[in-house]
Amino acid sequence: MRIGELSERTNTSRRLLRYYEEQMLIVSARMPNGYREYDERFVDRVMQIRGLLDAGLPIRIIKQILPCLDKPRTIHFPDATPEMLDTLRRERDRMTERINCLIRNRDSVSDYLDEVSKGWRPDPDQERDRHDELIDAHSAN
DNA sequence: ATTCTGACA
DNA sequence: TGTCAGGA
Repeated sequence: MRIGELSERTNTSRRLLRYYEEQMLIVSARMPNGYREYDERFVDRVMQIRGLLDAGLPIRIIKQILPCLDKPRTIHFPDATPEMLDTLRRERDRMTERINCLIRNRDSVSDYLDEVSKGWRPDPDQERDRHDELIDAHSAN
């Protein structure tokens, strides 16, 4: 597929796809006319990258650990150097910190919302439950 | 029509 | 990251 299709299927702008390639997060074959050509497996590949980027990992780290997290993660993990394991542990802890920070702020916002909705009787405010459904609505990785 | 590279906001 | 230019 060409960049346009990959872009739609991964919900990622062409600009970003070219940028990821420039940063060597992905590669592409070239058609005789110079157009980039990607095979099916890059769909998951890109989504995986998006997920890590969303998790707050910088491209330079992703570039380094991507081959370690790539899908067909069967039983062979010879690509994990001790330095990389250290990086992974460090990043995981960072994620945990960010998660806790998000939880605090979400609860703060939630508390505020609960307060303002108190003196708000004539209102069909049964929307506090819609929250739980949102929780697992994120399947990036 | 679609993509490419480079450059600038 | 978006967008514009100037080509193929």
